[in-house]
Amino acid sequence: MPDNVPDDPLLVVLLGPTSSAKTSLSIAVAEHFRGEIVNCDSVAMYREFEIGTAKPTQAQRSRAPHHLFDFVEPDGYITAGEYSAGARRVLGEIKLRGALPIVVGGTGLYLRALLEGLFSGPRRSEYLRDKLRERAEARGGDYLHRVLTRLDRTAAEKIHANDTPKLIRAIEVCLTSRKKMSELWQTGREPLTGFRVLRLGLDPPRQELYDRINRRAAQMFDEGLVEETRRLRDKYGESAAPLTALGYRQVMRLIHHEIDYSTAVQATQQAHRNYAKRQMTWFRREPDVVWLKGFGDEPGIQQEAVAIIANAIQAR
RNA sequence: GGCCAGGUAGCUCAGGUGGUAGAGCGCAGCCCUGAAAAGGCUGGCGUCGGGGGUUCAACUCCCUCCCUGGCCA
Repeated sequence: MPDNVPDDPLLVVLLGPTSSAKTSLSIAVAEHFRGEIVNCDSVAMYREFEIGTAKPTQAQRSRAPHHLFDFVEPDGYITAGEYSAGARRVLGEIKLRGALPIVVGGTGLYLRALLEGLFSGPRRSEYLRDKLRERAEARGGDYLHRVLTRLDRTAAEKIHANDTPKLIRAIEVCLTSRKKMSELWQTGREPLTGFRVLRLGLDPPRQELYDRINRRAAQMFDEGLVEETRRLRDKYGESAAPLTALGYRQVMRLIHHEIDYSTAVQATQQAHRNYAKRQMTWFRREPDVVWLKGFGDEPGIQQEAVAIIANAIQAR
């Protein structure tokens, strides 16, 4: 954890599961404190993916400066490391302007990369990844895990044999850096400095959250999620990264005639609910979160948030 | 009304020469160091449709009733 100097300006982090109305709260807070919003939802960073990402509307964006939305090409990709570097740069600029930075989002890994940093490992290698995936396909089962055990037993013990993406990353790190990943972990992280961090978390009642998720996911279909997906698929190809994201992935199955329309809607609702649950698990172990037991668009919750932030600003 | 199929976990379904049951999904908890809206791990859950009979023992065999679907009248 960064030791924040009392004189450092405040950084507000708004976290919570999908559909907890983080956007609404972020704008209320930004208007109240002359804040600037910094996105921390991975898929909202991609251009042209609109309906399925629930980005802030133009009307909402006109009420406060918004950063790190729509800056990745639809057929490109962003990683946690790149996000962390980009967000730190933006935070520095906001600091110079004397505004209140408000990081808003639900992508736990990106948030951790921003606040606590990552270990200094190598970038990803598409070539190596393709090759590893290919071999894993051919040699089956625990091939990747066996490879990692040979390269780095300590890391292999921490990663389950079925967890393919993490195994691939670990092997990639070992091979391209010529060091063990578990040794690189020892080198530590580089946490964000120069801010006093205040984490506010939204934690609405589970069932109400699920109800909202169900409604919002269905609404995305009403608003043309299928058409948007089809257009992006035609324009950028099936391998565009966000086509595997919530909603888009299910619509792709619909487009491929693997499932029908109502199944696609239900599967999307389900995927969002599962995601919300995983987010809560992640955020529960985030340090020093002040939890707000409701949705971010409730006046009472917004007042509570404003009071907590005002208090934190005073407390320097 | 007759014939057939079926009634087993919240849902979809598997199973058993008689020894009180499983899988996927859901749900819950958890993990996470550059694809993370990804990926993975763990765990509850059952009067096996009701009643009766046979048996040391019935979810399994027999009788009966109820319910659902299909076909025939």
